[in-house]
Amino acid sequence: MKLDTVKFKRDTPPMTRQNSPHHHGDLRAALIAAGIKILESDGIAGLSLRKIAARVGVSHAAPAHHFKGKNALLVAIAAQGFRTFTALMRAGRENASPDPHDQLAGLCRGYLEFAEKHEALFELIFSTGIKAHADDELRETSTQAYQLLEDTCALFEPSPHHEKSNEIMIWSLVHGYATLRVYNKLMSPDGETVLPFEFILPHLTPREPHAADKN
Amino acid sequence: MKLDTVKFKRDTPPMTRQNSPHHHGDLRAALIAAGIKILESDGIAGLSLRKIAARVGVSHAAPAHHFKGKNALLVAIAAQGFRTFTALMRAGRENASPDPHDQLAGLCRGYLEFAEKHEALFELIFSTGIKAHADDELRETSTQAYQLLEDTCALFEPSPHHEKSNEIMIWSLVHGYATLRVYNKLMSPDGETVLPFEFILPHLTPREPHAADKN
DNA sequence: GCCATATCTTGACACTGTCAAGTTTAACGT
DNA sequence: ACGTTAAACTTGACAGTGTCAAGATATGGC
Repeated sequence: MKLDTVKFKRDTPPMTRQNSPHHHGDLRAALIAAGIKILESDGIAGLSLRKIAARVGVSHAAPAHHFKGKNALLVAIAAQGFRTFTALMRAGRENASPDPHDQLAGLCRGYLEFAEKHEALFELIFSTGIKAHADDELRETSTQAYQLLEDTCALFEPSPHHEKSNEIMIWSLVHGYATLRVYNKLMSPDGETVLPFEFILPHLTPREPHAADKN
Repeated sequence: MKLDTVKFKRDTPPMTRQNSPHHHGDLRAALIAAGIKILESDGIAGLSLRKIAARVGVSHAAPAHHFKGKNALLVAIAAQGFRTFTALMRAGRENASPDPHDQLAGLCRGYLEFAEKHEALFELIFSTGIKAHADDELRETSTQAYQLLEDTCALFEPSPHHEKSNEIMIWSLVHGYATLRVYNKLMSPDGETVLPFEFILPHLTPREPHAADKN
C-alpha cells in the first residue's frame, strides 16, 4: 500500500495550516496525537513514522524537525501515556472511600483500567528502548506516576523488613497482574476477575492518623 | 552496512553443510540458535531475518523454507526461551531446602535469574505479537513453565478467597518485580536487592503433608 | 523591505520482510 | 543404475521502513 501518494488526505481539516505547504501550526502535538491513535488501532508493531506523518498530512521527513528520531517520538508518546496513566490511577483513588484499603484498591483499579483500555500504550511505556532516565519529560511524568503510588502506600505502616517494601510489593503485584492479564500468558484464558490484592491487602495495617492525612 | 555481501562468513565451520550451496543440514535449529545469540547481543530491536540468515551463512530467503514468516521464527525462539526459563526455575528450586518457603523462594530466584541473564529473551516471551495459544510448541513450553509454578504453590494451603489465589499472587509478584527490575522503571535505580517475597512469603502457610509429597 | 531561520518537501540511501522464479541437491520408485 | 520428483537453497524484485542531505517556502526580527 502506497502511503506517500495520498499525502494530503488528513483526518482533520487543515485549520492550523493556512493554505500553505509549510508551517503546519502545531505539528509536534499533532504527531503525538496521531501516533497514539495509530498505536491504539494498529498496535505497537504497526506504528511507523511515515504512517504518522501521512495521517497528519505532512511529508515523511517532517517529523525529523520536531523529534530527533523515531525513538524520540516514541518517548514523547510514552510521556503522554504516563500522564493518562497517572490520571486513571488518581481517578480510581478519588472514587474510593477514604479507607486506606479502599484507596489502594481504587488506585490499583485505575492501574488495571489503563492496562486494559490502552494496551499498546501500556506496553510502550514499560518497554525497553524507552529509557525513563534519558528524557526529562519522560522522567518527570513517570516519577509522578510512582509518586502517586508511593503516597498511597504511605497510608500504611511500613514493613519492618524494608522501608520501601510496601511500594515495591504493591507495584510488583499490580504490574505483574496487569501484564499477565493483558498478554494473557500462562493464566487461564477464561477471563478470571479475581484480584490478587484482595488477598494481600488485609495484611497491610493502616497507619495511625497522627497527623492531618487528608491528601 | 551491507550484510548480504558477506554471506558465507558463518561463525561455525560448515560441518553440516558438506561443500554444497544447498542443504545446510539442520538449518532450522541453526536459525533458532543464531537468533538467540543475536537477540542476546543486539536486543529485540536489532533482530532481523536477514541478519540471522547471514550469521548462519545462508541467503536471506532461506529461512522462509523453515518458518512461515519472521513471527514464526520468533515463536520458535520464544519456545526455546520458555525451556531455559523453566530449567532455571527448576534449578533454583532444586538448590533449595525441602522447606516449602525455601522451595518457592528458590523458584523465584530462578525466575529473576532468567529475567536478568536473558533480558531480551524475557521481553520476547512476554510480548504481544507472540500469542502463546497460537502455536503448539509454544503453548506446550509455556504451559510447562506455569505448571512448575503451580506445583510449587501447591505446597501451601490455598487461599480461602480463591483456589488459584496463591498462584496468581506469586506469579504476579515475581513477574512484576522482574519486569520492573529489568526495565528499571519507576524504581530507584540504585539497584535495590530487597525481594518483595521475603515480605510476602511468611503469610503463606505450608500445607499439611497428608500424602507422600516428595516431588 | 530584507534576510536569517525555522518549517516543510523532495529525493536518495541502506535495511527490512516477503514473494516469485530459478538452480542445485537428495530421495525414491522402477 | 537411472530418471523423475520434491525439497533446500539462491537470486532478484518489490513495497515499506528510518534517516540523511539538499532544496523550497514562509515567518519573524531588523
